[in-house]
Amino acid sequence: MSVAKRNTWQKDAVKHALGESKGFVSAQDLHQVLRAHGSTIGLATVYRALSDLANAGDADSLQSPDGQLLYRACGTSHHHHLICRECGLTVEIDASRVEAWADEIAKEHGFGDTTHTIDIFGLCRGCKGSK
Amino acid sequence: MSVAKRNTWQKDAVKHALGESKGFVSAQDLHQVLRAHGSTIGLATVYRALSDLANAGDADSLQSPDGQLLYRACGTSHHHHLICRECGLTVEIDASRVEAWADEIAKEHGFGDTTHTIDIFGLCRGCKGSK
DNA sequence: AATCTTATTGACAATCATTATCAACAAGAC
DNA sequence: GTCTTGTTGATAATGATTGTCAATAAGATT
Repeated sequence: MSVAKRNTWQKDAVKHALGESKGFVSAQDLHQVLRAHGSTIGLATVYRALSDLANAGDADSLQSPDGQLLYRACGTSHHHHLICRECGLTVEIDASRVEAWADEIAKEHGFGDTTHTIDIFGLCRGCKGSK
Repeated sequence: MSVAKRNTWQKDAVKHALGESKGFVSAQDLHQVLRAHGSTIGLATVYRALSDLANAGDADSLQSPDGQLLYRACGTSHHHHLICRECGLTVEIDASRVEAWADEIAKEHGFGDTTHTIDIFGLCRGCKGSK
């Protein structure tokens, strides 16, 4: 096999910045953060790097309720999230029970090649008070 | 209380067309269907009508994996969906077990005012074969 | 270290869904 | 019928994401 991937400071920068972020962030946000720190990275590159990370399983992606793609660094294990809609605080939740349930339901109806979207949005303790 | 809403043939058309549709449809799709049937309804109006229906609880909305907003006529009961990513076929699924689980998890972490996104995408029996 | 190949970058244009604007229109009250 | 004002629809505006492509640079090869 050939040399398919090259290491660039841009990819590292995105990966690192994603790791620094608390909750889920959009590509746009991440780009602005990087620029604010003096980086000259391009927006398209951030999108590409995030997409690659997500494909490689080093990042998790989901759609925010208003349609933006959000990313977050994560380990390899599949899991789901409890997300504060106000401050972006994210709690990883174990969803093995729901996983099993989803697969079961899908099989039951003859569906294959399934993916699921299971996320809970709410207001965390802190943000509940400040309303 | 004052007269806040007016009945127009446009709203009826959207509601009716949504009812006719099998699975989830985008506003764009619905607009094209309506135009194809000879209606002169405007795209913006379809968006507004769908948004209103969703607010009123007469329609259910969700984000497709590629970021589009999809709508579907539905009763008032809260439920979730198993959706064919190829043909849009939709199966309503009873998710009471998952509902309970979601609430429990949220409470456990001090989250309030929660909403959740629980949807399963896959290939239905028919579309699995035609690949 | 010099060179070569080609994956990658970044500025910018192109898409695409959705929302905002606003003058013209029409539903329903009087 | 008239009047008020919610509603419509053509169009522009927005905003996120993706495509384009010449210039750049990573890493293999010499």
